[in-house]
Amino acid sequence: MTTKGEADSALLRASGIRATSQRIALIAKLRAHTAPQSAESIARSLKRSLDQATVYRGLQEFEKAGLVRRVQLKGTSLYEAVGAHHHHLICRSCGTIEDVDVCLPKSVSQKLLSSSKRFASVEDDALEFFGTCTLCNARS
Amino acid sequence: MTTKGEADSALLRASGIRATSQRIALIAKLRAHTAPQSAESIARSLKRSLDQATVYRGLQEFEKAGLVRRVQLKGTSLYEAVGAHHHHLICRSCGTIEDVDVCLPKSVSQKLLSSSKRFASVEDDALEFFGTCTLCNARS
DNA sequence: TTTAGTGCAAAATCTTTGCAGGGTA
DNA sequence: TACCCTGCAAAGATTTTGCACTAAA
Repeated sequence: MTTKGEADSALLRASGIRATSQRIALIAKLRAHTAPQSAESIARSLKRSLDQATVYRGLQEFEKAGLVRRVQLKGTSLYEAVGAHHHHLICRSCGTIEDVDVCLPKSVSQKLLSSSKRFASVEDDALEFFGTCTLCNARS
Repeated sequence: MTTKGEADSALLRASGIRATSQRIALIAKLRAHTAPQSAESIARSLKRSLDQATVYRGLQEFEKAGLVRRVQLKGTSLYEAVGAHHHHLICRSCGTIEDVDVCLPKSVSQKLLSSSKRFASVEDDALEFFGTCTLCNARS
């Protein structure tokens, strides 16, 4: 996995973040899964190499640098590597999260800005859908 | 404010919740503001009459009953009385939240369901927009 | 060498829970 | 009266911070 590690390390440096072994492990972990992960599960799975505080500090750095996006669901923060802009579909019963790539029509945010008196610009949007997954649907 | 208190109390009873003075104060507080409020600020402003645990328990009850909606932003949960379905526009700089009433086109959630293999139904959606308010824009 | 990142431990938040007493239906 | 709700206090969970030390640039 040397090549992969080097790619991650280059990514970090390109964002002005020092490529320490801890941060490389962290960004690798984030990029290895498409689903958002909790700080706690990341810290747990990397416990050998990373302190909990290091995980939180790293996630904050990454978020500021735009490498990682923070999603708030189920009472905690979940983090995911930033790739293509996408949204989430969450099962209300079991919490499963699926990435979805539907996009908001541009007309929506344009309409939004013209109807707001107090905002100068709209830069981003977060959209989550809540529903029931097929497994939970079958169980009930 | 007797009439108002009675309206709130009727609302609670209609939802199968006992109309105690604490819960009436709580729902009144929620309905008095359109912007989402934190449990902490509610507890603080009602400190004379409500314990913190009571606030949290009440908010959970209300949420279960569909009277209140929980929004997760800025690391904590915010609560707002359920009125017309709407979304939020949040200033990245100062955190101001404005309600917006743009709606997702139906086509979006339809497209969503047909593209997902693992979900049986989609019942709700939460949409937040992030941008910069005019005040913060002027300051920078 | 200089500056930023790390681990450890403690603290600060935010939220939930157990229990005994009090109010509502 | 029976049951639910409340306050108080303590526990849990999540996230942040201080500080001395280590490693990257």
